[in-house]
Amino acid sequence: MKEKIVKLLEESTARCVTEGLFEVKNLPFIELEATRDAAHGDYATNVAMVIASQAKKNPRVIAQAIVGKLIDDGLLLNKVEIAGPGFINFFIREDNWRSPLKEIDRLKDRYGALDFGAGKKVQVEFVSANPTGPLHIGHARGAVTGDVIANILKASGHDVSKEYYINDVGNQMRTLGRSVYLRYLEIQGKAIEFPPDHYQGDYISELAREILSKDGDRYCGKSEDEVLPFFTAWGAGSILEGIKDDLGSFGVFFDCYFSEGELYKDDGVMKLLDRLRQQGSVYREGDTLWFRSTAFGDEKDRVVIRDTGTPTYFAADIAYHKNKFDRGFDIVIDVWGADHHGYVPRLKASIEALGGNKDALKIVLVQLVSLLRDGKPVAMSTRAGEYVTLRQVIDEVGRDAARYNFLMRRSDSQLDFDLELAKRQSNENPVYYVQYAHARIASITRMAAERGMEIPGGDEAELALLTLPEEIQLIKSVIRYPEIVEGAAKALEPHRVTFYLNELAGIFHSYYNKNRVIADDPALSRARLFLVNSVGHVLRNALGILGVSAPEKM
RNA sequence: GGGCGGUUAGCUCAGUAGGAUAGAGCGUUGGUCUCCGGAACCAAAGGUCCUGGGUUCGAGCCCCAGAUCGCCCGCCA
Repeated sequence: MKEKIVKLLEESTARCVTEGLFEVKNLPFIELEATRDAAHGDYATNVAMVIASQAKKNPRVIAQAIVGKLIDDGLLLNKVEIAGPGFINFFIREDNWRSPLKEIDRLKDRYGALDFGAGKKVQVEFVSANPTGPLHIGHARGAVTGDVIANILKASGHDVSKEYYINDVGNQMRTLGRSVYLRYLEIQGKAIEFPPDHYQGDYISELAREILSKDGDRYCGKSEDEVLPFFTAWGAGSILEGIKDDLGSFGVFFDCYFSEGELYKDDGVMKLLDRLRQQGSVYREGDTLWFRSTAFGDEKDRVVIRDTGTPTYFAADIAYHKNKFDRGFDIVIDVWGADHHGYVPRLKASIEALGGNKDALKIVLVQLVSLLRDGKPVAMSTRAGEYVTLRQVIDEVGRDAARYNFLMRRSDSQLDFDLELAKRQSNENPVYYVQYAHARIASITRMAAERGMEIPGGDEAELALLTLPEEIQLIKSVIRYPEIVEGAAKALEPHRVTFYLNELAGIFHSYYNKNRVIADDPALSRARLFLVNSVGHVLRNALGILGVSAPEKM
């Protein structure tokens, strides 16, 4: 609908220019927005005012010219008005709203699937928590955000791969292995001193017990250097399996788990740094190697090889992102905790230094979550091993409510997650509001079937019978869905889908309360069944993108 | 000290490329139940869009200065 009017406007303005009614250097992007106030029609454009400043003419005169050259051979419009300082308001002929409904019925679960991303390979990397402990609630928001961004991009035609980066190299891994090893000794009654900077959680002791019951005391009496690699590898592997299980319960699945260790094979990282050094982007100072990120807009240069000879995390990350682009991704999206924002310039700098396009890397920052219970903060301390795990959240509030709650804010705004509120099945909890709308529609369909009424196909339903203002409003809302998907995909903003769902469910509930779908008039009932069934499709498709179930009954 | 993000109704937050009279949910108050599912609906009250300048036909949105809150500023990851 929107595109059709934009097209009319483009043709009309072009005609005005050719006929010399006004002059513009280059035609502006035509902005057409759905009006808030019905008195202003269905859509409005400010294009006349935008042109006016260029053409140095009165905007209303410009508007007059554009309207005069409009050719609406498709009988789309009922009325066109010029209003206020120079808005052009479009009133759509009512029957034009109804036919797009048939599209929903025809496409069903594919309605809202777009193709503007066709041919583009996209990678979304998210979670990527170190395998040193179970996922906690902070990871949960990133997990949902990344997952839903991937779904949205898929829905808009992109070829999407979801990836989890495993930091299995470095100090933290060694600390993990040592933590397990010390607990292993401790269980056997050996005197140990457990350092405060080691992992304190109970799961460490559990891992140690598993090893003991599996392998007995065979690791005792050997040097740390000898046994630590085993404890590290076994611990990390075991924890990663747990992470995968938890993510699975949360409805999050990855296409690829990428190990940091991969990057070091065949001296990969060193070779890459040599290459950068040859082109002058990396330089040596004493025993330290620096990346010249200031040459690409960063505040200061960054160390890539310490004076101890070991590479930094950043060194591996340069190689990792090069690897991503080498794998043929056109767009690479990283979902990060907002506390990493300072890291963005240096990473983009590294892409530029390697001759890549820094805009092909998009960073989505996810703000931290404060966990509440009945409005009171829940104490969380990673060091003490005291935190609410993702597993506990799923078990307590359920997957649907948890996911939906994380999607109710834009990802870069802080979020309070209240455990009691999230599991409360009341009107304070919007998940159920939307799911209830879907269950209601399913219920209507069941009732209709009991009375021997089938949902009509698009050609059978007499859509012209849908004349009530609230019916037109419902239709307008439901056919807007593809625009929502498109906007969410371009902005990488999952919350737009959530807000849309709340609005659509609201309009439906209101309609339902005021009017009977299964009425006395069979033809009208069929038309309304068709409408309501379309709403059901859209609710289901949108909930599907969020990874939230659409129940038939509640 | 520097940087990033925020500040919109009592609370939690939207506000789509700078558009017309700034929205939603919750909460509050008052209504709707002979009827397809009341986890619903209807209505009302509620605003210095942090402050002060600027840009223009027009600013919650853009620019400058300030206030305030959070985060970051490691050869940790």
